[in-house]
This record gives sequence, C-alpha cells and structure tokens, in this order.
Amino acid sequence: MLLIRNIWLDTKVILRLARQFIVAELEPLNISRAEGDILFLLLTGSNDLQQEQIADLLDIGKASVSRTISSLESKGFVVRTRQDTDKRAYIISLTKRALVIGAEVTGVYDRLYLLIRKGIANEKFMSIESLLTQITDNLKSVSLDNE
Amino acid sequence: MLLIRNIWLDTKVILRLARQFIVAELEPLNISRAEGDILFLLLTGSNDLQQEQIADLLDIGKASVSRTISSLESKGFVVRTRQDTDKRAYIISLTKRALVIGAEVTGVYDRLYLLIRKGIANEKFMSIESLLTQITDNLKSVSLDNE
DNA sequence: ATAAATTAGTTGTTGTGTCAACTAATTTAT
DNA sequence: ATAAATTAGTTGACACAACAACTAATTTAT
Repeated sequence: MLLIRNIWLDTKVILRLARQFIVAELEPLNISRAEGDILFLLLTGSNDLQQEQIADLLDIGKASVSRTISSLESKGFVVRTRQDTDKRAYIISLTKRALVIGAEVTGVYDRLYLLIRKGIANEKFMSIESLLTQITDNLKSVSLDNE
Repeated sequence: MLLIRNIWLDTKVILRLARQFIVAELEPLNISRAEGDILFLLLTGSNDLQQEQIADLLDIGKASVSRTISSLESKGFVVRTRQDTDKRAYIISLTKRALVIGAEVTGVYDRLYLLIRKGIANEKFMSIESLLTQITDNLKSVSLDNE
C-alpha cells in the first residue's frame, strides 16, 4: 500500500512541477496554462475542432473549454464559427495572430516533454503505457457500476 | 513526443477518476476530498503533525492546509494545540470523533488503492518508481536554475 | 543585546476544474 | 408530423490549489 501511496505522491509532484513550468514559460506571452493547453492542441495538427472535441482530447469538462475559448477569442487567438451542418456547434479555428506566436507556444510544451524524457530510455516510457491503461480501466469499471 | 502526450493524458484521466471516486465515497460521511486526504494521513500512523509537515507530506501549499484544517476543526475532527517549544506552530491531533469514523475514511483510500492495483503485478509498480524519481529530478533541476 | 532574517500560520485574490441547471438545435420514436 | 430525448454550448455556484502580502514568534548576525 505504501508503494502506491508513494507513486501517488510522486505523480502529484510531477504534475505540479510541470504546471509551474508551463505557467512560467507562457507568462511572458500573456497566455494562461488553460489557454496554452488548448492552443497547443490546435497548433499541433488538429485545427478546426468543436469545443466538445477539445474537451475530450484534453480530458477537461466542456464548461472549462467554453470559458477558456472565450478568453482566447477575446485575446484574438481563435474564432468561433457556427457550423453549417449543426448550428449548435462551433468550429474553433486559429487566427493569424495565433500562428505568429505559434512556434513559441509549441516550444514551451516541446521543451517540457524533452525535459521530462531527459536520461530515460524510450522503452521505459513504453512499458508504463499498458500499466496506465490497466489502471484507467480499473477505475472506469467502478464509475460504470454506480450508474 | 506523442508517447509522452498520451502518458500525460492517461495520468490526468487517472487522477480525475481517482478524485471522483474519493469524493463520491466520502460524500455520505459529509467529508470533502481535501479533508479526507488530511484525515487519512493523520489516521495512518502520523498523528500529531504540524501544518507545515502536512503540507509537505501531501504536496500541497500551507494555505490549503490552513483552510482545510479550519474546516476539519469546525467539524470536530481535529484540534489545534499551540506547541510549547514553538508558539508559532500548532500540533494537529485527531479527536475521538475522528477515530470513530476513522475506519470508514481509511477504508475509502484502501479500496481506491486496491482498485488501482487490480490485476497488476507488484514488480510492475516497483519498476516505475525509479522512472518517476528521475522525472521529478529533471523537473526540479529547472525550477532550481531559475532562482 | 538588539536588529535583521527566517519560519509557521492566516487571509485575499486568482486560475482552473467540477457539477447542475439552463437554452437552442437536432435526432429519435411513435 | 409532432412529442420526447439527446446534444453543443453557456452560466452560476462551488472546491481546491497557487501565490503574495501579512502577523507573530523564533533564530541568526553583529
């Protein structure tokens, strides 16, 4: 049990440090972490998404996405366009302004990933993928039970 | 890079599901997650801690600890006693009332840990310990640089 | 011995996430 | 064809962690 407790704590520490890193690196660009996360997603090959898709891809709720997209829009980094085929949904697209700073934003996340991987062989990371999937399934099995 | 991004996402999902589990299980006891985390720590062999120690052991800030201890105190689960040797610090101790529900609280966390481990060999968990430590060191090296 | 620095804890503010209730558009059932 | 159910997004309320500025007690320096 102690083992899991330590892993738990380590994971919390890692997430906290990584968030601090991102906040600090994005600060000079006047972009918050939640904004940066969405910009990075849109910049790296998945432009023109619906808000719900963004929520799924980042594992956050649609309420958070709604508010963060609003602030990104007010800063001129994205535009919401009503979808023709479904007038409830928006298509979120990057503006030219976002593309101008795009490399700086992706740079932040790339540096974080490089930093995390430093001195660790690729296979090591691969080996924990299956572990994480198993844990996720374990946890999901309970949430399904209770419905 | 995609590998790390997936691991990142998986980790976020796991933390979210685990939090949901704890919130749901503690709800009937009228205890919040932040309160439960601290109660669990105090109940499992580390009673009579200072607030700063609690902050360190749970990797949260002392501001959060201060507020959560206040609410635990108002619910009658802990008492703050000024330390004789250092009158700035409190000693946080569990009340009888906390011990009465103690088993139910620790049960929640024990069940979570069991659930997480289901179907996964112990060595698998051991093998990621060193990985997590390395990542933590990597991230810490940067925060130190910037001071 | 006293001034300066450090430490434990508190409080205000902010960022971000969750949940629930809501609107408007769309799909399904009958 | 229309009523009922579902879906995309918004908004308000709340939980919780982070940071900064603060108080009061303690330690260090000179």
